[in-house]
Amino acid sequence: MKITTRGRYSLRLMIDLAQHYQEGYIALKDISSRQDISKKYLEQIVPFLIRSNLLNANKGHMGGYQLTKPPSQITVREILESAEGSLMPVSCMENTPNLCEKCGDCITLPIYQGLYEVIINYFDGITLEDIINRQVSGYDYSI
Amino acid sequence: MKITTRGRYSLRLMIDLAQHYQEGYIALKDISSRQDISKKYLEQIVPFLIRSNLLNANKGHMGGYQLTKPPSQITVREILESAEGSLMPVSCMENTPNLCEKCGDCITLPIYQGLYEVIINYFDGITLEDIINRQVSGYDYSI
DNA sequence: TGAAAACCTATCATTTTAGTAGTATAATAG
DNA sequence: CTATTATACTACTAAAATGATAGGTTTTCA
Repeated sequence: MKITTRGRYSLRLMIDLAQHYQEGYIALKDISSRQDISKKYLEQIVPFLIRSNLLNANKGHMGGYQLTKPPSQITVREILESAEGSLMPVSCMENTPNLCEKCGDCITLPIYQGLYEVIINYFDGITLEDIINRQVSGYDYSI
Repeated sequence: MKITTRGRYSLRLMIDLAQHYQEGYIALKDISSRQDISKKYLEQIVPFLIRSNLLNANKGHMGGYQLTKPPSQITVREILESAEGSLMPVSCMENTPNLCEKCGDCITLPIYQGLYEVIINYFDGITLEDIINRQVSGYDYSI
């Protein structure tokens, strides 16, 4: 039940880009130094966020990355789902329909489905804008 | 963000014991065949549950395992926390106080703390009795 | 045309996960 | 008192995931 480094780094990368939204394309080099994350590792993370249409990329001189939408329209759910593949707590839930032949009788599956709902509901409620604003307001999530 | 096999098997083992509560000590052999989980693997899981005081063990002939408390007093949180070590979504939260020197300024930590609250709150609300009763009632968790 | 940036692919060490196997120890029935 | 049944303990292993590093290619723009 741990969020992987890929998920955590993706979130920090996206927050960094949100903090520099409106400044045009931001180079990975800058994010890397600000966030103290290996640029090479960030390079591997970025394609996931691009595939999910959360980032635009620009090659060449003065290139870099930019959010595709304003920070108020990007949720933590989108970011983590894109980086982690899915937020489902058990892998049998990842196939629709569920391929496990026992899934109809499974006594534990509904527990995991309920957990998934709770997690998704929580992450859906937090946008990049919320995160940046909280720095000032000190508002606490989930209370 | 996946629950490990150890956690999932622990839950099934505990549910099985709850279903046979009041029948005295239940041998791992029986749980193994009912749940179709390797007995040898269950043997390795059981010590975690014993350490957390969720199970009593009895050696020798007619021995086996038994819940230490009635199913209504054992929550999914206790079981999974015992099997998984902790349910905290990032490992820096596992030390009290947090040893990360940046934790005071960390912009993402409150998000993970909120997630933890949400998860704990959900699992605290489900007992083994609830799970068994749901088989009959069809009640859905978390709605 | 050259510098700066993203893009792509391969490799690797470490850790975790999931499981097998064998032996030791304890308790009870007969 | 001994055979049986069960837990307890320890070691080992294969496979996968994780977290990274490294090097070369392509694109863009000044």
